[in-house]
Amino acid sequence: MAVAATGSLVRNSAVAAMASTPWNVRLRELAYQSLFAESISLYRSMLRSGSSPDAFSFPFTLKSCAALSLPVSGQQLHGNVIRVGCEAEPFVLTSLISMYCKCGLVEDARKVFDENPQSSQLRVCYNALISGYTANSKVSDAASMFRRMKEMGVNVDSVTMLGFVPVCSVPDYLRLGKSLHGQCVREGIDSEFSVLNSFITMYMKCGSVESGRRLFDEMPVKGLITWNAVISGYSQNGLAHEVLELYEKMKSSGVYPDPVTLVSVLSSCAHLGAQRIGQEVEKIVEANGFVSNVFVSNALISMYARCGNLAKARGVFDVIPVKSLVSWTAMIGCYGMHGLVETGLELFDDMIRSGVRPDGTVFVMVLSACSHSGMTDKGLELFDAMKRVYKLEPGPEHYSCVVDLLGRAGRVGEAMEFIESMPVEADGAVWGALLGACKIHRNVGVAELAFKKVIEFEPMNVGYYVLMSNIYTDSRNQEGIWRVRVMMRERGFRKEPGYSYVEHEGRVHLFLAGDRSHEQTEEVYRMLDELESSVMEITGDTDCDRDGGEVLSSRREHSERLAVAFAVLNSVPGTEILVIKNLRVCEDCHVFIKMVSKIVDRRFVVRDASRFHYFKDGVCSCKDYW
DNA sequence: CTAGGGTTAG
Repeated sequence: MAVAATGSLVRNSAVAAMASTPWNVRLRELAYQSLFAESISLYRSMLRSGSSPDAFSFPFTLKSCAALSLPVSGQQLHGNVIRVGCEAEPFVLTSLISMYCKCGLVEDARKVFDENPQSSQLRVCYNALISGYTANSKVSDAASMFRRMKEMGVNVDSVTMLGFVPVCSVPDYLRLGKSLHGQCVREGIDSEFSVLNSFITMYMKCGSVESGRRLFDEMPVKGLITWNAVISGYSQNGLAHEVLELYEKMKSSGVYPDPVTLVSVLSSCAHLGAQRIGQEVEKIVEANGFVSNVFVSNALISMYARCGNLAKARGVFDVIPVKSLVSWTAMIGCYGMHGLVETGLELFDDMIRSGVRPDGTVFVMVLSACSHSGMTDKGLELFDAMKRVYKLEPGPEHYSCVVDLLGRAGRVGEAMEFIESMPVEADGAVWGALLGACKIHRNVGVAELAFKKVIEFEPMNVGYYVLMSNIYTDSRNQEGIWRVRVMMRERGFRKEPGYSYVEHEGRVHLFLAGDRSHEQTEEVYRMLDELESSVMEITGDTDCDRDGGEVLSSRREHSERLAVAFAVLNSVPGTEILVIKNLRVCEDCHVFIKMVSKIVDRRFVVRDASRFHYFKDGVCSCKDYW
């Protein structure tokens, strides 16, 4: 074949001529504009009109099949490629390999590579196959191709790196990633912007935030994508404050944010409860026409939901023209988070009716909403439907939801039977859910078993030690408390203070236990004094001094209490008082908040790690352990 | 062949 002999499309005048035929010009245009479905139907009309495709028609059409993940159309095209006899053309070869990879058929891609002897000489073919292995998380295959291309004397370039580096984005392969980084520095391909950006992402995804940051700091010129890599890396690692800080730095260094930046910033606002900052981001979104970006909309939903503004979250959701599965998930989760399970379940039905196939994540939202609202049987029914109707394989996160579902309902025995009957081995979350149930239902015996198991899986998770210690406290088991304390000391836990946040006038105010650094410290402590003496007055004549032992201790330095005092101090009359607290579970502060809500004549809202608790007159609207 | 993105219980 004349085309194959030259080995390059551009240098071959015959192929160059192909590029300018009307069909091919149009095919290329459509592919560039991401109009993939249109490009495939154009290819079909071309065949119908009697024109035959050539080495220039295939790559663009194959690219469309890859983008839409249409393996059947791709295979048909492969057949046509063979009929026309241009399978040796590099451009066609790489498009075929890439198409099969993007459809998840890596073995077929490999066959194309192996059946064409010239591929082992062509860098682009190695690049296509390596990035395909990476995308399908076939680490060892990607690595062996990488080795093979070096053995064959084919030079590695930056595109090879871009295809290979992301395979190391899991902690297990960080070592490999580091050696690649070293290799790039030695071979001088590290000067390439894109390669460095991909290394930043790799470090961040492995949780090696410091390494990613160091690389970022060392880069003399930082582009938009460089900033985004480090900002989204911080966001994915839960460093929300740092995200906001970097976002400010980015703007002041003259780089303007794009939708990718704003998505991470919004997500961080959601975690911090920073509604005002989130609203400013929304203004930027509107001013720049990013509203049509579904990633941005989904992040906005989650931001408003987690800031307590359900109406706005729903407003954003309603105007998304084509809702993605993630949009539905975020909105359903939002109702669950606010205790409106029925609305959430209705929305779930709407989603099914609109033809969106549920995934494991939506089921996590729905199941956890059911368990928090005491809809045990509904939850179990949904778990069953998940397997039987939707053919989804439950993961450990679903099993732990079911244990939570049964456990919260007081069906601790059934929960244990369920764990024994699980087809997969229980993990930390499963035992943790059982431990949580024991806390609610004061089951010390099962708690000790669950605790023993849970710390095998997660020995460094302080939360479980605190939980076990609280269970012993409830049963007045002084020896148990002491035992847990010794374990904590042996494992070297420092008494890390939990912190609470309150957003006020566009600023997030962070409080640590015993904190005196806040500019309103004096007023906050004065308010705390006032609240506490009012609380003490009512504790005498209420039912809170019963078996639950709901008596306030004098550990008044806790972050929740400081945050509550600050929120009451600065709250605007007529509005809800919102306090966001962090993970740390403190019984004493629960009691305090309950009591304060009796004094304050407004709705008092507390957001813990994942949901909202609405208090009025000392009663919480949800059926949770509050 | 090609660097950065949304949802997720305890």
